[in-house]
Amino acid sequence: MAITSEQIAKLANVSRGTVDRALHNRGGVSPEVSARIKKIAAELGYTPNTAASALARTKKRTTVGIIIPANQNYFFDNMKSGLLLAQEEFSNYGIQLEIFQTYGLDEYNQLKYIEELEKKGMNGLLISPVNTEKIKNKIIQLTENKIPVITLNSDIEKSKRLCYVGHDYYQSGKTAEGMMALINNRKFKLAIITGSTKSLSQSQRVEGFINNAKKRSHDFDIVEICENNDDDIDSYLQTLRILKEYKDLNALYITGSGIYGVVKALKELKLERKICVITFGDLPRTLEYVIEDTIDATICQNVFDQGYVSAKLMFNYIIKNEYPNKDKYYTKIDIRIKENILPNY
Amino acid sequence: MAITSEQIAKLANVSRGTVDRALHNRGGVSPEVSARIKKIAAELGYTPNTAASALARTKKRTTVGIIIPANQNYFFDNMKSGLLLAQEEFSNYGIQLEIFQTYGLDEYNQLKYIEELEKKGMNGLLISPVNTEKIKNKIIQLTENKIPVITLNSDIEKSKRLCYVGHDYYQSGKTAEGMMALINNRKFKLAIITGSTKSLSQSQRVEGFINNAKKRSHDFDIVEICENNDDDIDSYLQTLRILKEYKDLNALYITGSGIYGVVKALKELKLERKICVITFGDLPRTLEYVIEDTIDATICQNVFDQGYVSAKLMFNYIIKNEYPNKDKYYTKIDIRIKENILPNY
DNA sequence: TTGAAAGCGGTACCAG
DNA sequence: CTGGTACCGCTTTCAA
Repeated sequence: MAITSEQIAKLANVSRGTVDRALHNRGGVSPEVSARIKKIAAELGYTPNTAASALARTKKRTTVGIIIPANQNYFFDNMKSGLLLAQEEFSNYGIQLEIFQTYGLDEYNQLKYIEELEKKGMNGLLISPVNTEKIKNKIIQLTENKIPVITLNSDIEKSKRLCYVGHDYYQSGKTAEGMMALINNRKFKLAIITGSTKSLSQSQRVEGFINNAKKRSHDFDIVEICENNDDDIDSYLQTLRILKEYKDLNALYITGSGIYGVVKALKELKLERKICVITFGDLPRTLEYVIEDTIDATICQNVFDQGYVSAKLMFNYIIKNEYPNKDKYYTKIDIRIKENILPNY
Repeated sequence: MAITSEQIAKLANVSRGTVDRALHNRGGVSPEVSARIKKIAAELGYTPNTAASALARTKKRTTVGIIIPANQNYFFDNMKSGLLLAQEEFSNYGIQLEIFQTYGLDEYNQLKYIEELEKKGMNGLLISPVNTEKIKNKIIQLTENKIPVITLNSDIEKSKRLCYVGHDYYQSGKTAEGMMALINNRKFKLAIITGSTKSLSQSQRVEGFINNAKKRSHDFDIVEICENNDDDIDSYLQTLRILKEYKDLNALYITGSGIYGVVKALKELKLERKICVITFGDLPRTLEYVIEDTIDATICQNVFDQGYVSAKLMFNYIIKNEYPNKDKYYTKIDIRIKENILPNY
């Protein structure tokens, strides 16, 4: 039988109420009594019964704010599903999610929503932050006000957030290079098409790719790194130009959006089977291109897990005061080729 | 506020006890009253508070039996970790796991352990069954005695088990072929090394591989399908023989164990960089060979998830009477190459 | 600063 | 077959 607060109370010659107040630092307990209680609890290895505490606090509701982008609907819908699944598993704890979505990375609205949530008295925040000074300071301030923050999918260093849950962009860039090397027998002439060199995540994917190729001494030649602004038309035109200019190109590496544009250009020049194409993400259209053999492999970041894991970490922190045991939680890097694209598990 | 059994009791003019008995089919309720209660509950969309029921049943302990192989320690340790994590998440429900491990697929001991568990009064069974008539009948019998059975990692068709949680061996064979085709530009001459053609899972991997190559019209030539009995020495000798016999071989496909033997033979002939090798599993040694470039890719089956998912399904069934909503739960098929082998998340 | 006690929602036993 | 009731372990309010 597990230890109960009742048992601790008896051993410490106090009431259950006092035990509860002491162990949760709710205040109003004399330091000596508190210390005595904590000591006994530690010795016995006391872990509170979560079912009982959930039940006792049913009237209370705790709100967790969520601020994520809304573009690339499918992507963030997936993340939301993960968040909602975690919420469901914790349904008896009366946790309410307040989800706000901004179009693109929008500092102004992120700040606005954070303040709105603060007024509502949120108990924790999950955010995919824009990496700016203002947001960073806001997160620091929340943390100092005892409101835990977890960054999700994008991070801000030194913002004092509880932890980060997301992708390792650098490593996924390396993985893309590893795949390309396997496919092209360690020798390729390629163009890199990135959304914007200013996007940290995308530039990490480029950097990881290049460093891996160098480190492994692959025989590679990057003819160009071009920006498509994550736009399909831009992407289409640039790809067309590149493909015409470099006749012996044998690979394309796409780090962001604009995949449709790339594919359209490839098909127009009837090169879709000749050029090795590696992309990121598992948007339905991307997967279609993998299935029809236009894209050779796409590297995925388990966005669903990101939502699920981050929400669980937040809930456990708020409810059980359980600290995350890592600073960064990286979700797995999945390689999807034609054969292992499956209906979701 | 969520619906409570109290509210239903009032609406149905009965006591909470009767509501509980009716909704859980515990018997001792007249059909009319039971129907009335169920109707009201359904209309209100009643879902019992799991925290409360966990709390109420703290005294009761429910035992779930687990019977899995013990060979390839690392593999099943991983599965056990998943099982234990699920147990921890349900720790307040007083669930006890009774784990038995058999060496190899051992019908005699599986039966013995099942019977032992029955005597102890287990409430559910998770098993990686040997596919024999006796075990099949035993599972049917358990199910008929209201003891739910979930098959884990290996399945028996028509055994009336609640569901199967595991790997899609056929599809993972296809995935292996897909990778090999990418690496060898859709043209390869290979030998297949399998543990035993009698092992269902391994023969499915072979079948999936071959069918995929045919379907996609790859230019392939299988010089031999040989059995190594999952034994390293056997594996070593056979690989050596094959490599000497077929000088223009460019690929090896290993569906089971004996990977060390294959690698030893390859290294001895200094062919480790020249021949494309695809294996299964993420045993530490296998991953080492991937990292050192001897194995090009290894296909993994997320054994941890198998343990976690199956245990959760079992617990939810026993506690909340929640039926699995699929007959087969396939875990993801992961492709691991040098770059996306990461310390576990 | 502390104790006592009333719940939270469901379960199970006993009495009728 | 049904109602009443005493828990399960923790939280919170009220009173001292």
